Amino acid sequence: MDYNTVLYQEKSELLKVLAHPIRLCIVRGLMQKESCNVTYMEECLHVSQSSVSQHLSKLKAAGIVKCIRVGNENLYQIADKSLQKLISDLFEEERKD
Amino acid sequence: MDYNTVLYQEKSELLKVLAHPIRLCIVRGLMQKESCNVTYMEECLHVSQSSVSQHLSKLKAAGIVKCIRVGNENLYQIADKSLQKLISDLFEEERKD
DNA sequence: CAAGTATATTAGAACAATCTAATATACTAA
DNA sequence: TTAGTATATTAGATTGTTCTAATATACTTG
Repeated sequence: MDYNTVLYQEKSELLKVLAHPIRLCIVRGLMQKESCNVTYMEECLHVSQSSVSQHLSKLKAAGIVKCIRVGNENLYQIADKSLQKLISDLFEEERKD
Repeated sequence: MDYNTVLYQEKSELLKVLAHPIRLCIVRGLMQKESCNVTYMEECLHVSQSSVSQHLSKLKAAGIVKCIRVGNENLYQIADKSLQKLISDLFEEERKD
């Protein structure tokens, strides 16, 4: 049990960003839906505009999602596909391999 | 992006417990070491007795670890082996399959 | 340009998490 | 039974997180 502080801080930082029901739902949703704007998320999640936006900015800062502007709206997408496995393990979506 | 509140709360609760550098190290350590007492963890982690003990009690409450008393000491072990995959994904320990 | 729509940012109150220091409990062994 | 070792629990200060309300920015369209 060797304690490489930096490594564990980094990894736990990532988990901390995922460890919120709204953010987790956004991430999982984007993994299925590919791309989504903020207003749509607001409606699905029944959460205020400000709140969704703040959660998205945490996810973006962590490099989990990215955002492209299209006309008037911001489309969010998964930036780091390597999380896909972690998320499906979490939800026990066992793929038979 | 369907928001099943209870499901996401439950899953994010689990992530929250893992989302601390010390707890993450304990869990990963126990996955490799099988069994460990508190004093040993204290020494590896360079963290106070009270602090380790409090982290362990969170892990236990979440059902992630369990504890067996042997003589004078408490041996901790992983209770939920299904987390193994999640943890190795997190640390990018890719097993070729 | 003015009004409307989409989103981000900020401030601050409310609440939750973490650490330290002190104390309590349980077992062991002289 | 007393001292020592191993661990848990509690209280409280400190810090971090999350929400709401208000405001700001950017684009679009009449």
